[in-house]
Amino acid sequence: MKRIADSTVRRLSAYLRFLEDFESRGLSTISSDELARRGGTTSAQVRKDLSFFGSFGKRGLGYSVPELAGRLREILGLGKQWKVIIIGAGKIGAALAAYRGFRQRGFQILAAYDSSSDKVGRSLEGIPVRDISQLEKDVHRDHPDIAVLTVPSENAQTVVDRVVRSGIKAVLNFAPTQLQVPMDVTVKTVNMAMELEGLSFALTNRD
Amino acid sequence: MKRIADSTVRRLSAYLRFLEDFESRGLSTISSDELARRGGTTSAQVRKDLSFFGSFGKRGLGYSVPELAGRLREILGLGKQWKVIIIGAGKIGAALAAYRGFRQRGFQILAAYDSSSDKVGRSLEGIPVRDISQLEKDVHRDHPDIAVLTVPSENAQTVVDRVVRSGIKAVLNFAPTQLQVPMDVTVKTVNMAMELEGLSFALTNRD
DNA sequence: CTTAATTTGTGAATGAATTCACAAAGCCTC
DNA sequence: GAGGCTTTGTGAATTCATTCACAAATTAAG
Repeated sequence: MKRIADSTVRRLSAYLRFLEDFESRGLSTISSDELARRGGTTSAQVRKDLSFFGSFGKRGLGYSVPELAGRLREILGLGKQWKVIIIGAGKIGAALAAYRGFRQRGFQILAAYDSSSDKVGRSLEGIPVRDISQLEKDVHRDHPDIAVLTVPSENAQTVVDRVVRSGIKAVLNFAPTQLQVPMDVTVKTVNMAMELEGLSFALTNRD
Repeated sequence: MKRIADSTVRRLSAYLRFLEDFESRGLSTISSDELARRGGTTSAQVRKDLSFFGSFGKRGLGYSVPELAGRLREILGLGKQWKVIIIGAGKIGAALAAYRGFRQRGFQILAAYDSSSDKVGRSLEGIPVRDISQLEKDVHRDHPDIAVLTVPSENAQTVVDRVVRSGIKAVLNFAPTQLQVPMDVTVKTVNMAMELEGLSFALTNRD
């Protein structure tokens, strides 16, 4: 299959959200133009994005909301339950453990890991906090698909190395640092510092 | 000035982080090639990114670490102290209030806002939690530059409308929703659901 | 001072993503 | 079932971003 751009996948994700909204309001069809308006893009962009995966619409009518939603879930791999572990049980780790968006989309949080003895053994929103030393053993047993990293920057590379060695192929990184991983591992980084600096730049360089 | 791409600004932000690391280790010069290696890009990309703003290097030698760091801070607008308010004092709001990265980069958190009476009046890591009804009055008095939104999706558009009407021109949005704002307002959205779906897609569509 | 070795800065070339534009297909009304 | 109205799907055109490639500048060594 032709390589799909990251930006395309992000938009598909956004379209799915709008479709679910439409679905809950009982609407049965939607045009690329309406979808575009909601997503801040153009109708040609919507159609092009979808065309990479097939043709799901009816000319003159638009797309069936439930059908397109289903197709998008399939494309994005949301049919399956993905198993997630959180590494780092600090404030951000705790906020993520409580985040309902995970479960809603079929991401099941198995456990959180930390090295601090006053966190290990307790629970975070019903999720057990285990000692980081158990990581490899647990991964071997439970085969989580995704590791979420909420550890300090200075430990992030060391931790991701362990995660990769244990066989996990997808990482969501919250440390404001660039991680080096093998090609077959996918890392997405959420970098708040970078976003803030983007705002600072925008505020500074306005016309 | 020529419009600068978002991706360029993000890279500048990354370069600054590496430079600060180099600076703390006492190194005085760096080449575009070293900077590129650390940032997972190419030396031509580094030089092109910088060339939009001037020429800061010395041929045959490279860049002075402190000088380039200073220039980048200036370009990114990090000389100034930006005033920030957080709207939504839930788990994510609390985690952000505690996040040291804000202060380190000169982002000063003035206050948090919430509508729930059991949060209002208390404090979050030393930051006062005020009633959302005071928002407009406070903005009028304190002139915050940036609003960070950590409210539920269903309220996000209503809240951002109030924020925009009160005169704030920069918003960091944590709600997994697309916000509509006037052209002179900059919004950056951090969407964890979208990142997770990107990972799900990558895991599903591997070769 | 001359030659070899670096490394920047930048036009030109290439590659990637978005937008245009229009034929083809379906619905609706009379 | 003909004509008008919509809306998709997609090559072609365009715009935007990255990479190439090399002259110009600087250092270092003899």
